[in-house]
Amino acid sequence: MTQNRTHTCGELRLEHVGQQVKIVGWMENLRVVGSNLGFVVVRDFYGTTQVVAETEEMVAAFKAINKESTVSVEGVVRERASKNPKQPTGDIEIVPEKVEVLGRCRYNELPFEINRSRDADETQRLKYRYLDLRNPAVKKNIILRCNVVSALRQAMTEHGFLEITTPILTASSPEGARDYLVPARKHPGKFYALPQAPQQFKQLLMTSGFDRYFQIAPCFRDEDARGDRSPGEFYQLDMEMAFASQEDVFAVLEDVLPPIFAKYGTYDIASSAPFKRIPYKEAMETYGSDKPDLRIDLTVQDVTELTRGTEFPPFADGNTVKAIAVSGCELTRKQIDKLCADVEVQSGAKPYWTKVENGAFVGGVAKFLNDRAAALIEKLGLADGYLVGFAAGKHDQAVKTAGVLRKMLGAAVPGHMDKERYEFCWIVDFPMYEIGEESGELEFCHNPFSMPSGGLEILLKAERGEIDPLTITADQYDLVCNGVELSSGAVRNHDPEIMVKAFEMVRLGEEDVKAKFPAMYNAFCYGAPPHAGIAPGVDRMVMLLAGEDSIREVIPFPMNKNAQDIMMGAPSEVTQKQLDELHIRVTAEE
RNA sequence: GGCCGAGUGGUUCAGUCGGUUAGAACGCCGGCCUGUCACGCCGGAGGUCGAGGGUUCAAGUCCCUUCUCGGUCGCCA
Repeated sequence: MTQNRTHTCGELRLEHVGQQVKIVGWMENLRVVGSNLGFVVVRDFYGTTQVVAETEEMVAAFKAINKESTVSVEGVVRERASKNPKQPTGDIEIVPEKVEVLGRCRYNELPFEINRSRDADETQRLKYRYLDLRNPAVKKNIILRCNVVSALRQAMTEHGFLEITTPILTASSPEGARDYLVPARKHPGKFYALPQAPQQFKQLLMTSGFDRYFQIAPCFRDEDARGDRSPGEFYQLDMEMAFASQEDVFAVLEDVLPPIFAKYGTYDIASSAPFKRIPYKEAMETYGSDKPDLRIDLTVQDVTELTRGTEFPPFADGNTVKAIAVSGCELTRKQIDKLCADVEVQSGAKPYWTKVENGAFVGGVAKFLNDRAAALIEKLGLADGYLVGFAAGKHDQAVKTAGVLRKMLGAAVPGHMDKERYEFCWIVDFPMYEIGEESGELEFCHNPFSMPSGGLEILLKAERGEIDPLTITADQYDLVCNGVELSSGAVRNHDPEIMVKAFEMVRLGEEDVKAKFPAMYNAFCYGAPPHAGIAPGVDRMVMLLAGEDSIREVIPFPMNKNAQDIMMGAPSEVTQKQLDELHIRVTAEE
């Protein structure tokens, strides 16, 4: 077959007029305007080109081809009699001499129309993802992803990082998310696990003397999906630096990310270095979230003292009450109720509100508050036209509700959110320990790899009872952009002595450290460099850059919410022979 | 696992208080059309209303059960 093209469907212009050309692509559309006039749109990766059929035979020939068949068209480029300024190739068309079907589309009806696939049912889209991806509007996110990954690689390499791949088949790790397990044929009853992250490997690389490591790393976690969290697998820009501090890690990402966000993002403004640093505790109190959207200018204030003694049960003693003051609010009663209902869905608790008119509260919970209007107005800096949102309940719930309320109000009330930008911040000083909800005892708050701020000394102080272990923070940090948690990272605990001590705080010991992280613990006993790292989520970054709300829009072949690949039929049953070889017996009931 | 929403021709949706033959747009098929570009005009085919049960003279519509999908919470060191 002679399908070598001379040009792509996106490149022909007036300058090519008169040339003999050959294009190949998918027959996107046929517009028949008369018995011997018709217009064919041929689409390839690069664009579309119009082919004009001017004879009865040619019109009939195209009518016989189902749309979305692949074709080759040979002919001469001509200036159009009526140009289309909306299309890059709208000045020209091809007068075909030879048309060949390269791959016949056997169906004259498709599961959805290619150019409107984004409106189709998502299950249909995922089942026919190869058709969905023909839609340029869908394809563009995958191209964006490719460009972003390429730019990240280049930037990391320029910063002296080596890309090193780490094993996909590894050992199950005792902490964190559920592992995906792979049965080991040669070792009956034993399993590999797919890595939740290359965490231990990258720390071992540091111990081996690689100074700066990175990897676009596939990570596997068997946890439930979310709009911004793909089930099963995802990618991280995983990085680690030896002899490095928190500031060294910050400096690299503050240098690498903003130019890429500004260049490839929906918005062309990104925070410049240094990003704002917000202690965890302050973030929770001021924004009601450890991933605040800094594009919103609203803040949360504590009004527990001022609302004490009201008749309103949610403001009762023992509860915390948070308030958010929003100027210039013209939302209707109905809109406010809708917003409050949305907040309740996301936060699990109902928010309350009132408005300020003529120096007094009107509407919502106004009647419970007007006996202390003056104090609240002063504290919150209120004036006429303000809406005040309240979140009340046990401290953590009130904080969380306030955080969701802040986000919703910022988006809903004009003038409080400068949307067209990427606003980064670091959340720092995470607590090292917390009281476990189930155990009621001290537990690691995040991960046990992090270095406690103050090192061995602070742990010894806590052990001697001189300080509350709950006040110990870790050299751990999150990178947040526009309310999306992009990444967690930390200065690692590279000292076996401090590691054991950190574990002793939660009633574990050296044996536990050895048992849980044998390679890392042993390696650190041979002289490890202080090191720090981070791992921003690639899928989430691309999602932010593409301006998408669903992570599935930036993944070439996404799974559905239930971790199924509808197109491939995964997961699937396997043959008894396979199971026998793996020494596996399935006990699941039908 | 909890809560919320959705499921109606190939696709996206409408369907009132339960009441006649379940509508529309796009797509598909046929016809007309010599400059279309979301082409236009005329005609046509295409539906177990997710499944099962119930209430009723009568169910797409009301009730119960169940399945599927999405959102959200739990979960995600």
